[in-house]
Amino acid sequence: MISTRGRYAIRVMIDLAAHNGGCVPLKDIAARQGISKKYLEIIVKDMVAGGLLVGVSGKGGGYRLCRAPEEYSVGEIIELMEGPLATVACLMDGAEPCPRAADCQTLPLWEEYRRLTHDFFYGKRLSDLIG
Amino acid sequence: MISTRGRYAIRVMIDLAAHNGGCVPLKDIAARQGISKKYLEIIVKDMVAGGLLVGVSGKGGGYRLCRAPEEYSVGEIIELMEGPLATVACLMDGAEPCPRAADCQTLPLWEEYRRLTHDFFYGKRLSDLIG
DNA sequence: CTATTAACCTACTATGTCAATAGGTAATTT
DNA sequence: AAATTACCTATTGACATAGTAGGTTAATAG
Repeated sequence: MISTRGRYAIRVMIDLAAHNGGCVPLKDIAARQGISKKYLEIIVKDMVAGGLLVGVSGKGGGYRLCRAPEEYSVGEIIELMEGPLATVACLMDGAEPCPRAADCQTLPLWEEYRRLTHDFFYGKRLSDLIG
Repeated sequence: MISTRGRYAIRVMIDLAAHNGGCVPLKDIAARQGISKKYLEIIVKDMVAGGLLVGVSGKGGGYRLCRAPEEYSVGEIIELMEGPLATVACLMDGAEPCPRAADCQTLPLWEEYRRLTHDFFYGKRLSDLIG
């Protein structure tokens, strides 16, 4: 289940995309979206660290996209905020390989589902969510 | 992300399907699958309550499927154990409708993903996981 | 009838995540 | 200098996850 971190992040991206290129203060985004500004700060901080946005301090500052909306996939936003799009623990990157993997009868199911999910979200672009 | 409740439940179902129709004690399933028997008890209890299995007490007892493997969809097993296959809170049954739903620009994305997930898991049958 | 097997039941716990809140500091512009 | 805004650390309450512990009931084999 996708949590508020990922969902709010996408809404911030859409909000920024609507104000094309300009700096938008978080206060305005929070008000428009009806989300706690303090909570958004945490989320947006990670978005900056992850290279989705840039932040500009001081009067007239705010946040803005650093690419065109077509250049963002929804999948990369979700994975940055929520971690890998893995449906089960044994498919996580860096997880210790399950000793039963070789003859696990459920693993192919989870792999197929992961592929489906991955393709779905990486196929969607931020620009697809606008208008 | 699908938790052990759903994953273990599916493994129990597969294990039972392999021992066709006969009663299988939980102890044996736990040993074969390498899962704590005590923890499985909790899971299996809900599976009985949800109509996936029947339990037979006493010597020679155990659990068995109450339908043919083709008659179980993976989706119903998962939804019984994990709750509705909803990707976001605002799509849960019984959730108070979001006041922003009417012009939410992300809702169609979540609905499409839910449909994809639902169709995938309800299209899979228990019998598809065997062999 | 008794011992054994196995399901069934209630309760508890450690750990972690989620969704925030609180209060401050640093940077930039007017 | 004042105002605005991003940026930072820490804490909290509620809840879910993945179990553990110990007991009771039901049914069968000998």
